[in-house]
Amino acid sequence: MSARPTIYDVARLAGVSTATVSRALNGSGQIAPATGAAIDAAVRQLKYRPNTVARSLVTKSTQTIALLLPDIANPFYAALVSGIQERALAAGSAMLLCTTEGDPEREEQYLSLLRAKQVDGVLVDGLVLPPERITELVREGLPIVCLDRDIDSTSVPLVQVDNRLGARLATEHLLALGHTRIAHVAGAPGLRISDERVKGYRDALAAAGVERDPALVAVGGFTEEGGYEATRSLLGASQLTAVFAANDLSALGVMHAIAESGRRVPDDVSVVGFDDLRLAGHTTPPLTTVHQPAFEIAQRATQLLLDLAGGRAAAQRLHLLEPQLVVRGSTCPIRLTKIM
Amino acid sequence: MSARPTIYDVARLAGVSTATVSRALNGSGQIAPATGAAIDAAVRQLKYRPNTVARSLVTKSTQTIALLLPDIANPFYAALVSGIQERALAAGSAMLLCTTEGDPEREEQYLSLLRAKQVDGVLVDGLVLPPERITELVREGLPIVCLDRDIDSTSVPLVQVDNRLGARLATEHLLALGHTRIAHVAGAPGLRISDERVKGYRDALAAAGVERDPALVAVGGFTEEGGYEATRSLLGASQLTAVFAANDLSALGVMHAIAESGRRVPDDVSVVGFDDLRLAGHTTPPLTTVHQPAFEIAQRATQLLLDLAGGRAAAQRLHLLEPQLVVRGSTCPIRLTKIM
DNA sequence: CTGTTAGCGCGTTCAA
DNA sequence: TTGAACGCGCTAACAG
Repeated sequence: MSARPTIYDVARLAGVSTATVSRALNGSGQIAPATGAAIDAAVRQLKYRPNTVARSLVTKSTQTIALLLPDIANPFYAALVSGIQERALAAGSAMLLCTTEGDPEREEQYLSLLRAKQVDGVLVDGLVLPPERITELVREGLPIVCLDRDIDSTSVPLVQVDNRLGARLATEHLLALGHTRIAHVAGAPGLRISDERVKGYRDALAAAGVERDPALVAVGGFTEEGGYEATRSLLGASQLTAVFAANDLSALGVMHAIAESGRRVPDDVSVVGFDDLRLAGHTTPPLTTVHQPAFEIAQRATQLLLDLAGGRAAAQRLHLLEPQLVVRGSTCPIRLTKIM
Repeated sequence: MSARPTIYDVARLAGVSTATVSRALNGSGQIAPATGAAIDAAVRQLKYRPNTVARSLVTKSTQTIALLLPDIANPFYAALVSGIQERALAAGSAMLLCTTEGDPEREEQYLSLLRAKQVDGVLVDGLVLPPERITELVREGLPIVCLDRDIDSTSVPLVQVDNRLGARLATEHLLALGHTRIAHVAGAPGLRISDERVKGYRDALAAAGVERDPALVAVGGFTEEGGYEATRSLLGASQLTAVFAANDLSALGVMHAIAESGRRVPDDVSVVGFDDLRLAGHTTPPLTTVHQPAFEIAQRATQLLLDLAGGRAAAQRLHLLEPQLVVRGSTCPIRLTKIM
């Protein structure tokens, strides 16, 4: 077994000291062209790659960040990854993925592991740990940036879409189509992004002078199953002609429940989602929804984290990005709708 | 700024040497109960956490593995993560996620980064780099395990579902329902898992004595879009009453195309998918599909990798897990089908 | 059962 | 422009 070459091997082959090799490799200090070439040749001949572990031990930077979230099988969370990787890779960093299943113990376990691993920072989404705990970690010097679902901590930068505006756009779209019996399948009460979307929904109704009916709101928990159940109860109790679901996943459940009840989307009931997951364009019918700029959110958050890790403080704490309505086939004018 | 405590601080506070602290922390060697308690107290008081970077430098193990694949937004890939994390975390390891977008340069870039980072091993799925390149890396001492989509390298253990059997189960299900005009929306020609599924489809037809019709097979590329396009061409050219799609994603496209043509699923056309993604249970109608034990595949592959990294060679190269048919609402007997 | 002594592979002074 | 020496924080012999 040939052990991997070290900087010492390169130095000896090039006839210089390890300090010179180190400087040449990192571009620090001036190197004579001739020695530079010799080092280059030695590196190539030996196929030398610096050991980043040893480097980290002295530089105090591991060139590694972490993404901590409940579940990567949730398509929205997954959509964040490519933006993160793009930015991280550009900075020479890799990303540790830590999924917690929403279990606070797993969160603690990972956070502890991440600290031991000396990660440069961590991106968090959908944390369940109390905000004070996070603040504590920040005080201890761990750079943290929150994206998408926020937490109640002013010590952590936050990057997310303008949820309230997005919900308003969705609802206004339905109103513009002539709907007034518009139901909302909400996320999870108490969750900030969920409450913001409810507010946006109400904003739009109020602005249009449409009376708000509590019987038109049910909780879907952001899941297919929840959206399905919520809609079943809604269909029985109210005369709805449209549904605004808090996210695309629950919109799937909504559409399923509607179809099962013998109604058709959008002929009998229009449906709008939120997120604009990739699959939203491939449901039957394709889903009208509110686009979240997931890639940009992820990029921005990653850049913020990298800056923080580099000692550059964030200029502002809150970064709100713009949502955008995407009209597809799951909504249509009320005139075409049969009132049931 | 209080620097994080080191093993030296703990040793001094506990009145022992760093070697003793190290032994106590790692459970190596015998420690007197009294000293153990003193060390424990010191650790707690200082909130000491070993620096794994320094540890790695000497142990040659980073307690880190990597998952290298094209795109985590693909739900099937995402489904692999939890099984990996479960096993890795149990072994005290974290997982680096490396997404390549199917770009060979990105694959090389990541592989190089991973080597520099001294990861203990890497799990690969959907690689596009030539098998020889992988074999080379293995020879250089990098533990690699392949899961799901395989590569042509006998030097790499492989864990996947029995694709041929799965496809056969799907097709047999349709045959049992009385269908004979069964189309297949294939994956990507040349891709092993895709070809295996085509074989399974043919196996079933042959066993049932149903003549094979080339006009009933089209390429869907494993995507929603591809499944949609393939089905549109299929609907024009053949008298099909059922479609077996190579995966659930393309099955979404299949269902969309069918609905768009004015036909109904399953009344006019039955549809079967492959993978059993979470969303398969929430389409309209819910999708009959072939379940892949993704969690087990991931677990098995991770265990194999960890073993390999620990110097324990894999007993066998190929690990085929059993698929299982899951019948939902997208298939029904031909007697209920209107021949069009 | 415990302490002393060496490194692991690198970046970084400080002189030269 | 270069080299010698040191240390990052830890584990691993080897004595005792």
